[in-house]
Amino acid sequence: MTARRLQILDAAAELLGEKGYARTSVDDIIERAGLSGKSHFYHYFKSKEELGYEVIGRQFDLMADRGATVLRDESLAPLDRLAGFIDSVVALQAENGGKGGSPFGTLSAEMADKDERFRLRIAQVFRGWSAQIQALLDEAHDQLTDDADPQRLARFIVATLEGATQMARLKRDPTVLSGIALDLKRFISTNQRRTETA
Amino acid sequence: MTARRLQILDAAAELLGEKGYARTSVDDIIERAGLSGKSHFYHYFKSKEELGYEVIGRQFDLMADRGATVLRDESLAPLDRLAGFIDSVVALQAENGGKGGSPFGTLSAEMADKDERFRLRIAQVFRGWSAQIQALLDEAHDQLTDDADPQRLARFIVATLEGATQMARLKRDPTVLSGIALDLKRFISTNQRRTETA
DNA sequence: TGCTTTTAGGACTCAAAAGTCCTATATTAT
DNA sequence: ATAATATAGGACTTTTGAGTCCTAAAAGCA
Repeated sequence: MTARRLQILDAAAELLGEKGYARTSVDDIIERAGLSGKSHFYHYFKSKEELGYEVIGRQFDLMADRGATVLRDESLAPLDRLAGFIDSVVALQAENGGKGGSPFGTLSAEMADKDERFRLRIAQVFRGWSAQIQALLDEAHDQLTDDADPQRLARFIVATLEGATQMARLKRDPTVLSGIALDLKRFISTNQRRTETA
Repeated sequence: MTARRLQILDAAAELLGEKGYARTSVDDIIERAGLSGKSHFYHYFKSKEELGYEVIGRQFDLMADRGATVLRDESLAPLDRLAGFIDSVVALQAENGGKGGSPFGTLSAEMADKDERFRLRIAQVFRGWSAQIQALLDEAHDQLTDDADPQRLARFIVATLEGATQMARLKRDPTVLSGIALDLKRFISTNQRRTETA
């Protein structure tokens, strides 16, 4: 029923990740999705903009799922989960070989200014990640130093990962990302109090 | 002689910062720059692409200057200069009220995939910043712990600032940036050895 | 003053890309 | 079987935006 719709959504997600929103034409999407005739596309989506909006939403769910899997793995201690999450971001980037990366980084920067609706949606994604990380840090509260503010720290982690992803794309060098991830984990550990460990 | 040219360049820098490259038309630039007639524009620039390339170059010089002023202020200790630099990035963002921000964040994400030439230019800008910070960290080498790798650290700082700037834009909330800047400075201080201070 | 070059402007061409119309083939239900 | 509906496709219209052509007014120079 909606198989074709999903096909279009997938094709669009790929293309938007590769080339960005503005430089991806509806015809490109149609070709990649393997359908011909533009009205066919417009049968499923009201407009290109509507499609973009949906792609972002889906990407959000995808990334959130991916994050949640690691961040809520009850078998690990909170801070180990966080380290695992950071590693998974590095791995994801490496998978895509830098090119494309998370279809998120590019999109967010490009579309946020285009439309208030887009901006809010993207901000919501960021908020979702920060919130998950923050919850985790709250959970690990007694293992953290007193001056470690979970909300601020969570934002810091998200911002650093985002910036690092973008930098890695730009340099076409995945080792950049892993280097930054290393320092990020080091930073987190400096917010741990020594006492509890021993 | 080139007054008009500069006028166009300035107008373009503004617009590209606000709306990005793809969504800024040559006509927009012409209007903002206060000239009429497209050929007039093409008298000064070979193409829109050429203009974009120049704007990036100029923005680089601008940011580099701004950075260099703080980062090479001999009257301050290296690590204090670094803190000052971070503060100046926060201040710059606050000035522009989030909107627009450095015309750099948006541009880099959008244009990097457009053209290899753009990508390299932008990567060069990032490299420039990292290099300046790295030089500073090298200078402060004896005040740093042994496991602090200047190059890696410099990249970390640049990536975090870039990610933070983007996040602040997205949330339209400058306090996000200052919070992250605070943690960033805290992080840097954890790479300082205690001994020298006393 | 007359000649050349720079600066300026309007009207146009051309290409790309968003979106519509109208027709055809499956699919399903009665 | 047939009417109704979902799926598919091609050809068209319209808009937008990059880039060109051709003319006019200043500004320097002889």
